[in-house]
Amino acid sequence: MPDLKVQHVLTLAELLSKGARHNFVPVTTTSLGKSIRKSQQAASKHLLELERDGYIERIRSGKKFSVRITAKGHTEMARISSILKSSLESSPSYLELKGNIISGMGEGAYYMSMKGYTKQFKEKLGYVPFPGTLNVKIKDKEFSEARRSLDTYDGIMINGFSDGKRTYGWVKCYPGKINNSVDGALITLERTHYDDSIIELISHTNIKKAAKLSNGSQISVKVPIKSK
Amino acid sequence: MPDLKVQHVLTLAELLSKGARHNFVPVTTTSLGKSIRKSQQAASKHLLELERDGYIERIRSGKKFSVRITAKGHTEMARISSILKSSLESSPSYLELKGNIISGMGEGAYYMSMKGYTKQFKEKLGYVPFPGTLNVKIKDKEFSEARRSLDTYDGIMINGFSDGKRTYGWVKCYPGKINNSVDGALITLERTHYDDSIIELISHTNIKKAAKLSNGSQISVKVPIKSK
DNA sequence: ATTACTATCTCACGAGTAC
DNA sequence: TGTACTCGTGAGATAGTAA
Repeated sequence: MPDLKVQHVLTLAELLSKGARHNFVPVTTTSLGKSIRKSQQAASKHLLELERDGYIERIRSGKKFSVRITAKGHTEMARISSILKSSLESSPSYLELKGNIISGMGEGAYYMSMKGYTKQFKEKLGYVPFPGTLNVKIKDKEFSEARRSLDTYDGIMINGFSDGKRTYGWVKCYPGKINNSVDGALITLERTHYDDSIIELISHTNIKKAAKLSNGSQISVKVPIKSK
Repeated sequence: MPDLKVQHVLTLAELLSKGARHNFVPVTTTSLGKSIRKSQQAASKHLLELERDGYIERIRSGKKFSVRITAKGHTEMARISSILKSSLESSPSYLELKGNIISGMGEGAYYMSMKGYTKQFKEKLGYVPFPGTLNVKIKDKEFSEARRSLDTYDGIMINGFSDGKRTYGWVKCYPGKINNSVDGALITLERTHYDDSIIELISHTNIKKAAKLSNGSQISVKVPIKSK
């Protein structure tokens, strides 16, 4: 039994939307050709083959044909439609980044504990992060590319501030799951001393201890994406 | 801007279901080829062209590639999926038959008024039909074909009975709308003196009067179908 | 093991046309 | 008007193979 050819799918869809599921509908090869943006000849051949393979039935009245879609044709269309639909729906709505823990600069603890930040963290994230950030080195290109595309997604914005002496840049937080277990957030900084190959993670707990990690350990973060 | 080629749709669907919407996923042309039931070379070409036309992005790491679907690719897939979906959903769920009124045999009135029938009509249809049936001559092949396919659908069964002298056959009713206005039913008889080119209609009212029809008038019946 | 080139083949499409 | 031949062209697919 020959499979429904891909190029016939749109033709069948066109017939379907003309109501050819239960009733015979009059269709000329010329009009059908126009609908599927192909020639009259192509439409004719499509109908011929669809009929041969049992996806449609035709009845001639004079020179014209009326076409009806068979149960087989309908089933096949439903199958393909559901394949597409499920492939669209099954796409996970998170961005995953993987890398290895590196020791941080030690500065993280100092900055993250500043009142100008902690107040906002509490307000917008719901918790004050454990002092210090976990620094992760991204090795694979695909993940640093993913890191870059994060910028196009909305995160939680922690505004910069000034303490009179100097100003501190904003911090953008992308809440996510670390190693599939610990809740935390990936943060990007307005003023970072790192390049794109290093990401920083925060959490309300000590991630290293909570997930039993040490320097060099592989780590994964999954950041949920609002699928648009 | 080149359109997404039909033969690339399933390839894109495959990538999508591998989770390539947001993340780069490692894909070899061999495995992809198997998934889409094409050769390794075909898969390679698909990726090449999908990349060229901006539907996917690829990142090389060593000999392997990781693939991600672009927003454009996702949009395009959603478009096609919705075309298919809507064509499947928009199919009307009725069977339409058209023909012209012919004068009946006059017998209809007699049979339809028999208690063995009327009792069941009242019970199963909710009303006792106006005495006599309206006979409609089907001219076009497509409608007599439709009439034939009615047999495969479930109708309301009015059982046959015996009055001691003789037996009367069953009547199968397919409730429907006559000329888009009058509720009635198309009936098929176990013992009919007509061939498939004549259908009989009943209603709780006098259809001819209600729809202002006379012999020869064109008439249409729409019988709702349980879409399976 | 990979990807993707070059050949070759098949088949989808459209032009022309018969009926 | 209609459908559907034949035929030429060129995509799309595969085999073989290079890298």
